[in-house]
Amino acid sequence: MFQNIEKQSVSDTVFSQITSKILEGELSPGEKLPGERQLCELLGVNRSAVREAIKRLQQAGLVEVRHGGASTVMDYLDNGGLELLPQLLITSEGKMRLEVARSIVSMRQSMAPDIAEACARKRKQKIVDELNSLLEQMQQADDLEQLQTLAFAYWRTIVAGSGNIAFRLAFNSMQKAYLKIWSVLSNILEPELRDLDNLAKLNQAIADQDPAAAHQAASDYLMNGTAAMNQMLNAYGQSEIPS
Amino acid sequence: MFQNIEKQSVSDTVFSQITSKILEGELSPGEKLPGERQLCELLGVNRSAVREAIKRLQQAGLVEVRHGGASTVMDYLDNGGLELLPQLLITSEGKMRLEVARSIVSMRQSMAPDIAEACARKRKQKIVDELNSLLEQMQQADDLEQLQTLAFAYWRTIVAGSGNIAFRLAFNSMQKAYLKIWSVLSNILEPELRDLDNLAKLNQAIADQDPAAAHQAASDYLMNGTAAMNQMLNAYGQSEIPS
DNA sequence: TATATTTAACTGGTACGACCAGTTGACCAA
DNA sequence: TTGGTCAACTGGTCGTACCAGTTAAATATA
Repeated sequence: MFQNIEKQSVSDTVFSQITSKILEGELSPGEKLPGERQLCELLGVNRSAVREAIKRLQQAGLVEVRHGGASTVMDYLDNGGLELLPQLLITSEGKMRLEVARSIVSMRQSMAPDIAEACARKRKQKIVDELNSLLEQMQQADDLEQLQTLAFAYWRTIVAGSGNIAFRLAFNSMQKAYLKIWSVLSNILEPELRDLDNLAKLNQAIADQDPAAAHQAASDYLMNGTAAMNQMLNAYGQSEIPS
Repeated sequence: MFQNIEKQSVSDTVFSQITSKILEGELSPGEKLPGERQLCELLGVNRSAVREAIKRLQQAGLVEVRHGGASTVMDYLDNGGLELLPQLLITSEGKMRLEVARSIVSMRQSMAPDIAEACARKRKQKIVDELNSLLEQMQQADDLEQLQTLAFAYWRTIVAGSGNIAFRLAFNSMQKAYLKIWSVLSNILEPELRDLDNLAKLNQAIADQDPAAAHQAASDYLMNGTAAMNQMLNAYGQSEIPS
C-alpha cells in the first residue's frame, strides 16, 4: 500500500546524473570529465560530494581517474560490470530499454537450467524442503505480484542450492535490475508464473537428484516467460516503454 | 617485464580492508559498523576517506547505511553483485579460493556456448573478420601468456558479437577476476589454449551462421579448461593456493 | 636550433573543523 | 498508554587549507 520513500543524498544525485550522461552517450569514452572543483560549481555542491560520486564511478568502471591528471570516461561496454544492469535498464526518463530487457531474459534462460542442474546434483535436503514449502505457497497464492515475490524467493533458493557463488552474485545483480520494472514484469511473466506444473517437475527432479530432468524442467518453465517477453519486445519494436 | 605499480589511495585501503573483513566473515551480517568518526581514529585517517570507502561498500551491497543510525553489515551472498568476484577470488593473504575459481569456471562453461550461439545467429561480418584475424594470430603465437591474451580478446569479440549487453557486462566482471590469477591461469588452461582446432570450428560455425554448431564448438573448446581446472581443484581439495 | 631542465599552474588526494539533518532513547507530560 | 520534548548520538554537507602528482610552457643548456 505505502511505498518506502527513496531519499537520495547529494552525492547519490551527482553519481546517477553523471552515470546517466555516460550510459546515454552524452559523455563519450575518452572524453575528459571537468575537474572536481569545476564540477562543484557546475552542480552547486561541495567537493566531498563530487569526490564520493567519482569514487563510485571509478568502482563501476565508468571513469578512470589519475592523480594529477584529468579523469576520463571509459567505455562501459568494455569495463562496466554486471552491476550496471539496473541503471542501464531504465533510462533517465524512466523508460525501459527493450534491448537490455531482452538481454536479461536471454541470460536468465541461459543460466537457470544449469543452475537448476547443479542444484539437483548437490541435492541438499534443506533446499528440497524449502522449495517444497515455497511451491506450496505459490499454489495457494492468488495475487500475481505475490506469486512473483514467491517465484523470486524460489529461484534464490535454487541458486543458493547450486553452491555456485558466481551464479549467486550474478543472480543478485540481475534481481536488482528486475526490481526496477517489478510491476511491468509481473504482467509480462504471468504465463510463466502460472506454470506451476513445470515447477513441480523441477522440485521432483531436484528431490530425485536427477540433474538432467532438473535442467529440462527449468528450461521449460522459463521458456514461458522468455517467449512472452520476446513477443512483447517484437511488438514494441526497438522503442522504449514506460516502466 | 616490468609491471605497473598499483598505487592505492587511503580510501582505497580503507575500502579493501573493510571489504576483506566482511568477505572473510570477520564482520558478520547484521553487525554494526563503528561510527565514521570512530573509524577515523581507529584507522588514523580523515573522515572523508572513510566516507568515500563506505559509499563504495554501500554500492557494492556490503553495508547498509542509514542517515542518523549506524551502518550495518549486509549478507553479500544475498546482496552482493558479480563485481565482488575479484575480491572474493583472492583472500587478503593473496591466496586463491578454490571454490570461487570452480564457480567461475562453471559459470563460464554455462554461458559461453549460448553466447557463441547468439553470435552465430547474428553473424556480423565485422565480427567474423576479427575472429579470423585473432585465430590467425593465435596460430602463430608461441608464448603461452600471449596466447591467453589473444584468447581473451577472442572471447571479448564473440561476446560483443552476441549483441547481448548482459552477457557483455558479466564477461567484464569475470575478466576482472581472471586478471587477478592471470599467470596461474595460463598454466592451468594450457590444454584449452592449445586447442585451436575447436576454435577454428567455432569460427567456421559463426561464418556459416550455424548457431547449433557454434554452441557445440564453444562447449568442446571450453571443456578442456573446465576439465583441467576441476582436476586441479580436486587435487588440491578444498584448500587454497598461492596466486 | 634542438634538447634537457626548470618552473608554475593545473589536476586529484588528504586533512581539519564547523555545522546540518535524521535517529534513538530517556524522560516527562497528558 | 500515548504522545511530546530534549539531549546525545548517528550520518550528510560544507569550506578551506594544504599535500602530491601531472602537464605544458618557459628557460637554460648542449
